[in-house]
Amino acid sequence: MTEIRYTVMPSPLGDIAIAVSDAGIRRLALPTQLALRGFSEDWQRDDSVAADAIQQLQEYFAGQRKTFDLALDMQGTDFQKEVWAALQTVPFGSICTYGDLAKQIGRPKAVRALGAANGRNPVPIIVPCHRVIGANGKLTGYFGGEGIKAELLALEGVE
Amino acid sequence: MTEIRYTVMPSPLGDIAIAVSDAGIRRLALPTQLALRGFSEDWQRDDSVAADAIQQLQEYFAGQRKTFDLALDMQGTDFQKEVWAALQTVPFGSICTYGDLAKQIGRPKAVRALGAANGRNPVPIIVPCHRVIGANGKLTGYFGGEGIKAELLALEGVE
DNA sequence: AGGTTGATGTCCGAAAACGGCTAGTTATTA
DNA sequence: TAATAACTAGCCGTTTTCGGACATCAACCT
Repeated sequence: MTEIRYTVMPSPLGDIAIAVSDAGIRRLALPTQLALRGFSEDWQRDDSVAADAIQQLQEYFAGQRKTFDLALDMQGTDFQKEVWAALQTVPFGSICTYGDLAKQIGRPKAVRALGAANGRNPVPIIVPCHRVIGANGKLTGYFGGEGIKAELLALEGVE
Repeated sequence: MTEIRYTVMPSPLGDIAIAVSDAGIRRLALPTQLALRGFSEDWQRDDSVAADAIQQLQEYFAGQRKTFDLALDMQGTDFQKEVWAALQTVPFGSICTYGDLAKQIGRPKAVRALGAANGRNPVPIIVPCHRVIGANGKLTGYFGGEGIKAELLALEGVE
């Protein structure tokens, strides 16, 4: 078990917290989640950490970056990892539906399960769960609040 | 999480395995349990380890030692730790019932729970769960087999 | 004597509930 | 009439809940 450290960075959306292990980014918390799950409980703050992630996120918010190149260390079940991997194939500025992704991982009927896995994405923004919307065109939810989901999509030029 | 290493020693009962962490003895497996739980899965063999425990056990089996003086690192719930601590107050050569111990830890009615906790003792012999028997005088069980429980008690001079 | 019952902490398996869904059917509107 | 909204019933991985089974024993009944 490696030590987990985290730091906090400002952003247009508010303060964002980033937690890392030896292997990579373990979790990223949006403003609305800051006080939740783990942060400042077992984990300790260390602002010397995740400098590359902060850099890339700043570029992303400035509109100067479309893809991330960072080591991730996401924890989850096999199914969740599969879903999160599929998420990373959705490119900047484009969107897809939960059903599309379900087909992509070869389980066209596991749509709701996929939605649940999506909602547990431990590293939002970098793993772009905000690019998945309902088949009817509605956003349908985001743990950071739908407002933030909309802001992210607007930033990427999606209407 | 500290690395776990284990070694194996011969005894009159058969081969005994001892696993240790930085903090002390984590687990001791009797012959019947050797292949079980954890041994040789995540843990790795290292025969340079637990020399003091081996020494003391040899003296015990030779009838030359009545108490152990070793660092233990037993993992369990609060209740279990309480039970295991109580176990260590039962001296060599004497026995008590499950009910006696339940009273001793201040929960006279948690007799079955105590039995279950007893059965999960990760360091038998050194923590003398074999000295606890049923109120009716029967041995009532031992994870290493009742035969071994009987042998241990015989070694300690209990009839 | 022999059988039944209740109290207790933990584990384990089974079953049920719960989602960031969807496609299909019916009701409601202009 | 045609677009929209409001229900419905399947779908499936995960989480939560629940019910036994245990290294027991005293008290109470037959």
